[in-house]
Amino acid sequence: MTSPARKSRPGPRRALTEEEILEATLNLLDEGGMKAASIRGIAARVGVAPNAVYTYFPDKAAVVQAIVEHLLGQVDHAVFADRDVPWRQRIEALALELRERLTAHPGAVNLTIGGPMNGPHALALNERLMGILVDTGLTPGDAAKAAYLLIVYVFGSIALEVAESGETHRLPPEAERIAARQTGFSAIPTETHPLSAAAAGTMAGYISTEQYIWGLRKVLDGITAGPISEADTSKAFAG
Amino acid sequence: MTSPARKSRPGPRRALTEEEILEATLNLLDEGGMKAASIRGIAARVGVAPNAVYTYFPDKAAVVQAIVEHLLGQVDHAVFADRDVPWRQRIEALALELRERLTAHPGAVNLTIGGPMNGPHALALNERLMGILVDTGLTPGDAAKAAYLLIVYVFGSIALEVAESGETHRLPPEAERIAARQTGFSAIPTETHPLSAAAAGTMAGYISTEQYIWGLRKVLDGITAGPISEADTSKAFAG
DNA sequence: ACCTGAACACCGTTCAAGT
DNA sequence: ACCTGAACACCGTTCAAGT
Repeated sequence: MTSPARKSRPGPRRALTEEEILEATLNLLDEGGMKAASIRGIAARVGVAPNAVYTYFPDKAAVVQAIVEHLLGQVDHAVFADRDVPWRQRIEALALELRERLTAHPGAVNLTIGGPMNGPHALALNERLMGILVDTGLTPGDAAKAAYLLIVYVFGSIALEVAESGETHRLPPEAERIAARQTGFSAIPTETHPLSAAAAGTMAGYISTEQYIWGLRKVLDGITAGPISEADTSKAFAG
Repeated sequence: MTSPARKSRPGPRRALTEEEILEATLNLLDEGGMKAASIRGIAARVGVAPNAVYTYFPDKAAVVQAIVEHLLGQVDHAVFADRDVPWRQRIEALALELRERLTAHPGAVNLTIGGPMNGPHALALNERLMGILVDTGLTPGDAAKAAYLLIVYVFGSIALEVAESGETHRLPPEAERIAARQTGFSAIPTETHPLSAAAAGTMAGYISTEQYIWGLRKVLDGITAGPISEADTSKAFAG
């Protein structure tokens, strides 16, 4: 899929590929979470001795890092590459695509925001996002600031969304998850937390696609509300 | 500190308190990261057998959950409780206080966004934040949406900031961390990533307090840019 | 009720040895 | 160069036993 061609290597035939190991790890992650994605478990899944994995990756941290890159490499750039599409739509498409790819593997989400995102695919995404923003007339510097704000929003949203489901390794349908939150929030006592209790219904919907896009648009509104180099501190709500 | 009085319990004198265990865990976390904060390590630190910890917490997940709550309980509500202070300032104070408390324990940040934030202290913070927003005239429902957007921004920023430093358990001074990023980003090839390369300087500053507040203000701008229930999709940059 | 010693079923990683 | 068997130093957790 991502590998164009297997590089030929010296020595005896390789039993495995880095790809195969990553795919096995992802499967284990989806089935049993971080606990199941052990070096020993991975080795068993691909049919080698535990220490054979160290032929492909120096340590477990490297496997984790590679998983993150693998996942970021799966995002389909085509859905937001078209420069004729309005820029807000392009960014929304990017945000939705990223959310879809990452929530498909809940166990991997924490790994993504848990380490530095400086791999080639992460960089490519940053470049793409900046490209969309530069297309609107922003300088690279301003585009970088706006891009980071968007990245914080996207990854923060996804992380909180996945975290909310606890140790579930496959996310239930959105409606189910919202219903579960609704039930949980109904227990908030009105006496001590009147506002949270009053807004329990809204809070249950935090994890919905609708609110995800709503928040993204608010962030975009903020970005376009004034010059990037400044942020308004005087305004107040009309009400 | 947080415990007003030790509840008296039956049975032989307790050797420990939940508080003592959490403090020990936090110390281990600061010294050696998640790896060092093992049940066995904690037990050794407080001077009991490993399994004695299970008298206080049912399992390790409960210790982790308690750590998160412990940390959220440390935020000083006084710095943003004053209703005479302009609401934007109050939210900035809240955001800065939260960042200070969490970045003080980098190893715990991942735990915070890694699980559901539904403890009493988390709820209290949500209630406070909603209170500030309701003070501006928002309905509880709209305040909830705005509050979540802010929470996503704050925790997302902190998570990405801490993650960027990798396995460091005590964050170096901000200037040092930015300098390290600067060095790393200077390696971005202009040919393949022209925009990222051009904005390397800006990108290095992502983790600065200045950009943290800048982003927060942009989010606040977005919240005030129009009615909460909608988000502008028509606007485009002037340039 | 709280703590201990001992054990169980795991980890990640290393090392010497085989091909 | 790649893989294996065996071992090392760890984990979280449970259980029977002591006070």
